Amino acid sequence: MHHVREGLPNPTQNRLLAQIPNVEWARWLPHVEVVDLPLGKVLYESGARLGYVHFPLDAIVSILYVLGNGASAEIAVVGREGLVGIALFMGGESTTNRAVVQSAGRGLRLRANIMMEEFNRAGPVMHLLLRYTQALITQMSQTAVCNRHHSLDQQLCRWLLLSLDRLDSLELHMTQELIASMLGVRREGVTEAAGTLQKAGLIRYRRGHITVLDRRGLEERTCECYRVVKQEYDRLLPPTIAT
Amino acid sequence: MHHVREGLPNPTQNRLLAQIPNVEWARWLPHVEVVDLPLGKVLYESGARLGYVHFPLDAIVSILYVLGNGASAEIAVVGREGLVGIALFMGGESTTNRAVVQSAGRGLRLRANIMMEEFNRAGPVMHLLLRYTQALITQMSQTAVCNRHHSLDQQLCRWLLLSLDRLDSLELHMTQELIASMLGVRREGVTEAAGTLQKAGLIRYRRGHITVLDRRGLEERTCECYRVVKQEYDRLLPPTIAT
DNA sequence: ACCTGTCTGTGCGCTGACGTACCCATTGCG
DNA sequence: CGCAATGGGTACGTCAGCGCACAGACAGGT
Repeated sequence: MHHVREGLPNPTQNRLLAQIPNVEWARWLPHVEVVDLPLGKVLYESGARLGYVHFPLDAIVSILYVLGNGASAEIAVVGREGLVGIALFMGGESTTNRAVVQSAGRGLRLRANIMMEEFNRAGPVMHLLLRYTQALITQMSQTAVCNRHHSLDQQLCRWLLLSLDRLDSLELHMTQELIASMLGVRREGVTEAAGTLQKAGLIRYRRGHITVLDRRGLEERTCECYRVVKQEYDRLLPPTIAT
Repeated sequence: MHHVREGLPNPTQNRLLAQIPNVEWARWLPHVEVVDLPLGKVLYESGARLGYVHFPLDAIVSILYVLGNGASAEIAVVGREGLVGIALFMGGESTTNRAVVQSAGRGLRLRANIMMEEFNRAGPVMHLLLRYTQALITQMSQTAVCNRHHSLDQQLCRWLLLSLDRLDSLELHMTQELIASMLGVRREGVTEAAGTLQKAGLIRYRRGHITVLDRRGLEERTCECYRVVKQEYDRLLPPTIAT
């Protein structure tokens, strides 16, 4: 039950790993494991010491905060552009949030101590990770603002786009219930918003499957938050491949 | 007009600086300036390259995000427990947000290149700064959640407490207008919420001056967000003095 | 002492999202 | 094949916060 798969870990599927110099990568390779990340799997729990960092390949992970009364809200999304578990090298060893797989797929994982060792070399890898953290911070701030000022419709668009960017297909499987808990809103609210989008011909909905029909349309309908965050990711972590 | 004051910079007023080893501090000293931070002063602008980092002594600085339509929201507060300008060493050199002085006072500032030099030594100072960043991240996430789920009343309490923690007095001078723009709500909303608190005997209000009468009462009325963040700050940056 | 500009209090009507309750459709399993 | 279980649609009333508009109230300068 380790969800560990055989096969050659392919770092280029993850935008961060793709930028790690070969020397470093060679050092990691013996310690890297490919793992299955099924829907709902918790990568770390609030307050728990982190054992691994995960680099999603085609999975998407939600960073959620769960309140005392059970209500929750997503504060960031991590997919193939990033890594789950920054608290490790930031020095806290734990966070007040929780990481849950939101779209099943695979990822690479690395033991905490190996990651720390690498980080503490204070070389290019460290700077890459810090730049990524900076991008993540931008995403979190933007989420805060978006929660305050934008309508559910716009936030749903933004959320769909965030997911889309981290997948290869135009189809997500996602129940409205799940989306609602990510966005921290009622399920009925999502039903309504999704209904609107469907009527507008932007998406098609079928019991747990959303197909995006008009990506451009979603981009027009969403708030500036999506664009701002995306630009910042591109600025901080240029999608070009380094060696 | 440099707002530079003479006098010996006293690092122990700032919780971060207080933890910096003497050797490092000696290295900085020639470059440290004491500056006045008047209400409304912008320490950095969205997208601008950072020239300095600031360590507030008794001033409070708001990290704000301003939307295209002019609406804004505070995503974090920095006072004597921290530093303004983390984007510098995180590698971005700029951020999508803005730092504005929310409560006048003084601070120490350090040129960007000196800060970078120190950070790149990858010693205890770097780790301290990263731990601080981690605490700041917690604050930002919590803000996101709070914006989603909690009432204006609760948020106002939280905001007052955050300010209180960063001051020595029980009196803030702050117009409701200003508070509203920080919280990203209407001014009238603040009037109402503040009125409630005043009727409950928790604060007293007088044209730009708020006096907190019952701190305990505020703590009882606010949401868990305040406590969570405070605990995380204490965990990551223990208030004890290092040498 | 005035007067002007800055703060604060109040009163609308409006709307987006909430809580609750209930029903229908689909799907997968036995 | 049929029956749960799960996912999605609809329909209330309620309420917090918005936008707008205006009135009083308190400075602080000249």
